[in-house]
Amino acid sequence: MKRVTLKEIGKQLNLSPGTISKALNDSHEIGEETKKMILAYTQQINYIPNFSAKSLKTGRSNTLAIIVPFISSSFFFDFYEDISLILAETNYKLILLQTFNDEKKEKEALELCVQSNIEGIIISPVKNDSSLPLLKYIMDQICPVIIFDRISHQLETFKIGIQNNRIIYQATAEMIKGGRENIILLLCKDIGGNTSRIKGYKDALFNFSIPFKQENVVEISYSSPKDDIDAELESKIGALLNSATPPNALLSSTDTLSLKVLHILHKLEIRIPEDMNLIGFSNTPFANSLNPSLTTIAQPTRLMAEKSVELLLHMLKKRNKKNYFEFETYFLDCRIEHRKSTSSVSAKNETSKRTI
Amino acid sequence: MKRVTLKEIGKQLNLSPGTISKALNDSHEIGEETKKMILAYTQQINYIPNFSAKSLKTGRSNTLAIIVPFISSSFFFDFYEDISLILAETNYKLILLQTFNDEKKEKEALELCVQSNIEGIIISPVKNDSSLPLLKYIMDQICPVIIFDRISHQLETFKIGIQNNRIIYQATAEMIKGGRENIILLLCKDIGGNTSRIKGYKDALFNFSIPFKQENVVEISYSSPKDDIDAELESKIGALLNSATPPNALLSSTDTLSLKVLHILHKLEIRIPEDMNLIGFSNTPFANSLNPSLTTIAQPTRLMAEKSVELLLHMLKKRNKKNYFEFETYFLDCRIEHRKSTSSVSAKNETSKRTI
DNA sequence: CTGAAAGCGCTTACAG
DNA sequence: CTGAAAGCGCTTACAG
Repeated sequence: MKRVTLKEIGKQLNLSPGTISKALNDSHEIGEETKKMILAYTQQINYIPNFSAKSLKTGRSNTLAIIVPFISSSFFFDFYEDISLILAETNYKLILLQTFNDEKKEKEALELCVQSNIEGIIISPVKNDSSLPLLKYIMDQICPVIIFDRISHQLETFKIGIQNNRIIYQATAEMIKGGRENIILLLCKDIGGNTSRIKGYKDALFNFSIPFKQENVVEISYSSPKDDIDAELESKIGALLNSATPPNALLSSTDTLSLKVLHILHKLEIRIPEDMNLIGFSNTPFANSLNPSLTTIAQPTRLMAEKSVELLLHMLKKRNKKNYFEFETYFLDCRIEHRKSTSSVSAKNETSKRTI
Repeated sequence: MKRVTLKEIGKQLNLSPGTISKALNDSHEIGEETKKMILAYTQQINYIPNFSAKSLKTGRSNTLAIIVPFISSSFFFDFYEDISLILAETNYKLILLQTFNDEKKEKEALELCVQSNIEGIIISPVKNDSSLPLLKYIMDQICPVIIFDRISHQLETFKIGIQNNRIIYQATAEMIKGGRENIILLLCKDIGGNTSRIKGYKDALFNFSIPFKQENVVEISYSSPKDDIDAELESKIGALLNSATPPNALLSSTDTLSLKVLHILHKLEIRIPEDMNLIGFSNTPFANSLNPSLTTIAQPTRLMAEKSVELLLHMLKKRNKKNYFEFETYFLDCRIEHRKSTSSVSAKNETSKRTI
């Protein structure tokens, strides 16, 4: 017994395959009676169409792709979930692809999209210029592309992200106002947004007349949250803590680093928030359950997802007049959610610090 | 400019499309010289084949599917990641589908697999008998199916899971030995493994001559970790805590519930582990960073993933002699990872308890 | 309102 | 070693 095809259904019902096809696609060419009859039969035998044939014929797949560095990062995960939920309301299916911050994997992922007749792509690219020719080709020939989060990528299209410098400025300034002037900025190496983040950090220091110390910017290189960077992180943080002027605050730019640093500070018996104030980046869903609960910079993930889908669907609707778009970059606002890792217990320290 | 096809490449190189196809598939029929020349040309123009055409012709897709209730649960997430990593070493691609514990969505997911010429399915089904006829049809006509985690499903195939009753017995017994006899068992409602879990719980109580109290088995109904069950959970746990004999231990059967209950116990100002010992189920990766660090029942996720892929590939190799398999169910061992939520601070309580 | 026929872009048995 | 041709299962312009 083989899978049933339109041809066989036609034979059973004494109709042509074309008629069955039209009926199943609810074509106005087919009579209501015939439609009902055909539908009843196909449901009874649980007819399941062959996507490859349909896709080959129509050149469409009804599928969008989301490409992220790694899904195990909570920001990308939340974003993916939001996109899934939004698309569940539409006819589009969604496939998830990971690049692991590897340009080669990114290229493979994009080629897979082309091979599979994907109709739209939402991507957070590996680097500012990664896969640029391929992305241009895809935009030109295949389907629209939206860039999110790592919006310093050079492709000309709609982009959705946040103003890293602004929110990092705000977080840094808050810590300074709380009496914490010796602040570690913890970054994942080689990420597009870092320049902007460092700028926000430096600007805040400058505005409060605090000298910038290069060694306080700690960059850790990893391509997946599962990478074993614990030892490197511990030694770098440890060295700073053992210096003549140990830092008393830390601003972590990714969830992965926040969790690891939390664990390491516990190990080193650094008290939080007393010895060290801590702010994490993006919204760890369990920030409340951490030890101590973690103050975070919450990204507007849901809004970003909504805007991404909206723009992608917008481009899909006008897919025939590609060159008429005025591409824009959207910056969405973050906000700081205060929890115990930056508790105002530090008020005491504030005065003491100021006298030093 | 359209996407380039084998036909056009053939025209460019004065060869037939068939020859190009054979060369790209490294057929022995084609001369080495010709192969090299063709490969050089297709790489230069970055030829990307059309999967739909290939899949339609061959009936294959080189793609496996993993179907889980929801990916936002850390056990399913870890399992998915492990499967991804293992398959990255093979030629198979992987698609992820979620059912949200909804039989209708499960049916849709399975139908999508059939439509897409998926070559193998690894599924944790919604219920013991969900999609049974469709799954049987798929096993019979389409591709092999492996069941994991929720292995009480009725489909006859290879299954990989854990012995819920045994590990719950062990965790319950440990708590009792630590002087905690009034133990809440927290379950996600309508999950196949619950019967087995409750059995392990009851057996442990029985062996230590502790009467079973039905009200201590708390079942919460949710279909996604994002469902808002906080109020229900808080009221149920709160009621037990306000009773004449408040529980002093809690065994949570899912990560989702562990995190929520941790948050709720903080709110209710219950001290952990002093007032309440806590054991979570499956391996929350950040168990160490929680407040307090959480003792967990760690599932052998990686092993389960490896065994699942191994069995699936085994069935794929012998796909022509379907009926010769001797299906087995594999039970992998869990272990308890002790952290502070069950700290031996309770030793004091132990004696006091025993005198009551 | 229904059908016959062409064709989407591949692969592959077959012929030479 | 290379090519001609059929065909996978759909959809759709066209004819009637």
